[in-house]
Amino acid sequence: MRSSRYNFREAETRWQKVWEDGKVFETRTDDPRPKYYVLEMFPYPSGRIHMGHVRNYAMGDVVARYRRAKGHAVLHPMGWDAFGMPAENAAMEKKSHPATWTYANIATMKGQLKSMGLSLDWAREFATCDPSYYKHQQRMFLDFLKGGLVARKTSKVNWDPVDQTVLANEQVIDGRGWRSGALVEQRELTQWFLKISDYSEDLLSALDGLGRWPEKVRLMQANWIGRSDGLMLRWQLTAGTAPASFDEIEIYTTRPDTLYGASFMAVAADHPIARAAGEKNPALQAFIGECRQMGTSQAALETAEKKGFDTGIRAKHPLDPAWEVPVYVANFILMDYGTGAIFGCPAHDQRDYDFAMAYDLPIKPVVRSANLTDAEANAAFDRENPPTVEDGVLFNSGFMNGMSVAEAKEAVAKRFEGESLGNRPVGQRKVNFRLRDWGISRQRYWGCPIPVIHCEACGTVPVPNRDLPVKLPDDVTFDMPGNPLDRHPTWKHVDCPQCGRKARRETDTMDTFVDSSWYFARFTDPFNADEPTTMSAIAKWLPVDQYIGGIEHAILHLLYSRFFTRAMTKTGHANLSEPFAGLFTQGMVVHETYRDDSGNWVPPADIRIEMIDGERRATEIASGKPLTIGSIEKMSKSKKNVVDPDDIIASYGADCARWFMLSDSPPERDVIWSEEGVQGAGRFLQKVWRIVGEAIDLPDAASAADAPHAVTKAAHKAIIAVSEDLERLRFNRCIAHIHDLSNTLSSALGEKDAATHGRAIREAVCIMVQLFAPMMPHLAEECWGELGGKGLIADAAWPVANASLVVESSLTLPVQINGKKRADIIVPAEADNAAVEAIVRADSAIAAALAGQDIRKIIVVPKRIVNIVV
RNA sequence: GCCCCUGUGGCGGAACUGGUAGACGCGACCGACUCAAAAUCGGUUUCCGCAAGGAGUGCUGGUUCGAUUCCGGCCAGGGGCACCA
Repeated sequence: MRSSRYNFREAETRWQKVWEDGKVFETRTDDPRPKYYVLEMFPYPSGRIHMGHVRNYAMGDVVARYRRAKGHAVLHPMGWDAFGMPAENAAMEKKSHPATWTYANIATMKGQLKSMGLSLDWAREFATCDPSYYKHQQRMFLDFLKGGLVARKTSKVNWDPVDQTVLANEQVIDGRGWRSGALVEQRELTQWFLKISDYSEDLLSALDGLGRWPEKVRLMQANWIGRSDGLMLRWQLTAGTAPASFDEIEIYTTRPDTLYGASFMAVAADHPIARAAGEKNPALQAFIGECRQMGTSQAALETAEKKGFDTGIRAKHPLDPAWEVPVYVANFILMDYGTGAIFGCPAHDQRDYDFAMAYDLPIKPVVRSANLTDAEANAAFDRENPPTVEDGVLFNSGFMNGMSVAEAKEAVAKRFEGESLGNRPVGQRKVNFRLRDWGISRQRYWGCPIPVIHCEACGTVPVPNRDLPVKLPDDVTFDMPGNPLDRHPTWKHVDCPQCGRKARRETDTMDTFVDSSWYFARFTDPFNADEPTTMSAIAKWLPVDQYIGGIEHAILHLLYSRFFTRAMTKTGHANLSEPFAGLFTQGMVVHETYRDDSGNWVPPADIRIEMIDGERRATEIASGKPLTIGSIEKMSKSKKNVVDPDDIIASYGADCARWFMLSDSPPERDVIWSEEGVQGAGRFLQKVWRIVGEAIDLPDAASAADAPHAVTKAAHKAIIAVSEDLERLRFNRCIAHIHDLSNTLSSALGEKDAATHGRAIREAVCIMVQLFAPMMPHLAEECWGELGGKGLIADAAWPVANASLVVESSLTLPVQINGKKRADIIVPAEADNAAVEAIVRADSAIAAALAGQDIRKIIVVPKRIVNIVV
């Protein structure tokens, strides 16, 4: 007996069991159909899934189910990005072992994902903290080491002097450690690096080939890699001003054309000359110390007030040895970029300007706007308010006077290339990249151990393959700060694999970005216990056809994965360079915030919204107290504006949650989760259920008329529209089209002659069910069965539109007069421009609107619009 | 600070490559059904105006027969900035 209301609770678990028992979504590698690899960024097992996951996985599932219906062999796997700091924080706070905590979270979250009814191949599941996964990662690290892709060098970390531990940037708050509150220091450590910078040019130029990536992501990556064409330039130092053994400073500049505007030189606090000068100058030493107390993040460096210290060293201008500029140590110069030294031209660079104003240095303009004379430009120059000149003409610049910026750059480069100092030219052109090598060392427990042994005699020795994986020890404590691996009583003490003497394991673990840089490749054959990848599986499934995840990964994760794929190819673990052919970055899930009168945040589950005098008012259910409705923000625990997917699925069902997630906002933008919205989605579910119920009761009568019934036309138009929008992941538009079709169908069912067109209506209803099946798969299976569909709708082919059913014989064209719409005309579909113009001239309504004005021109845009210019 | 993105009714948004601004949904209001409520169904809903008509896509200037769409300047909000994932 059919219930008048759809019982999602019963139906959803029933269909999930049918899919699971039938192994419907397990992928066979020998499937001969064309492949399609859909992947959503795998989650960090933080405890419970959040609405952002629901959105991400709902989108991926729609793509996967649509491609399956279109006849592809679909690979749609899921796993866990399971190493990372939160597990260690939990270990410290809750006294549970990171592994216990992580695997418990995975179990919970897997259950939650299963309740969403996703078409995932769970047989391929793995967690990156499984030794059976990180074993292969260690193997590849060693192959990279052998292949020259790994370097060991020093870099700076945030050091908490109280907790005696390295802090992540997010653990540094206003320059202080988040737990201890101590002022953070920069400290140099010798660390492992992957040589991503060897691939700078390739990673940059290959962006052009990523046609199915968002333009903005490609732009962000291009800026990140940051190619610049500049000049290395050696400046002689004035004898007696510099520490012994320093007679020059080499700087890097992209604006050698502004050399005549130089007023100072600045070097990084870590520049060798700064260190040397600091040794004899306590005040400078103190300033260098101050620079080191800044945190290591770029944002911290650049937002800090620009400060410098005059070292007393003087450099001779390369174009005029009589001209000397002071050398400063400055807190905004990075040792990692270029040579760690610059010359400052305050008139044409904002940072240099700020610096010059702070230290009262000369500001001389050398590029002027092309429509001024030299004299005018000099007269108009105002030190307090210098003009910004994007591209102009050189002046006050000796031999470069009158040249364009580009000409001057060329001329000055040529000149210095030709001049020698010692055995080297004074200047050399140099392409520089902002991209730095990828430091992967982390002084933490919960990560993949770096499989290297340090031996006093042999140096750094790779762990032999037969000894992999280097497993994390289980017996560790988190009761004190620092790296538990380092203070473990036995773990790090091993014999050197080469000479057999006592040696020490590397106690650093890998950055978790390493784990996520190849998981997509492992998914192609996670069953291979001996090798990280199986080449035939890589060849079959990669690249990922559609990758979906958050925009916050636009740079690091995606760039590292692109590099890692190249590195794997170089070391024989893959055979391609670009892992993701199509990328889609989805927006966040946001929600209103609520606070009580003492300013405490109140979760949405505890409140009630009412309309009072046309205004939305919130009250706390338990206390009845009124609340302030705050701004809409990213769901976060701190503001308590989170809704739990479990609650939503329990009260509305997975289909309803999925449908609402996809319905309103375009997928790349933020979506506002609202109770009203999800209720609306629930009403639509029930409406569909009623439509199907009415349709199956209709007699199976074919339409008498020759012309196809209006519902058939509407259904076939919907097939075209929905398919097109699914291809482009415009789910919100798909849903609008399905709403349209459902409106047409419910009106058709309400009409008196519905019974005489029973077959046409049934067929159209069937099409509607197929169209929403990727989004609401459980409801679709239920309706499909009732409508007499064969087998599972999950296995059914996508409906094919009959193009002849959707052609129109005439069209309505709007007619504008001077760009304002004044009338509509109906023209035959095949009418040419001349015919349309004739109809316009003959139309009485248009003649009236013209009111006797002369027609100067008629613009006819075929099938679009007519504009009359008067 | 630097890089990137976004801005359209009461709200989420639609508008294919410059061609009818507001599809579709939410909310609200009116009506039908009901003893009543829920559910459902029908209608109205950008603003000003009784209407004719006019204005209108963050602000401002420009290009065009025509601009939400292209260009310049500004304002606001968001993402990233290399040890959060």
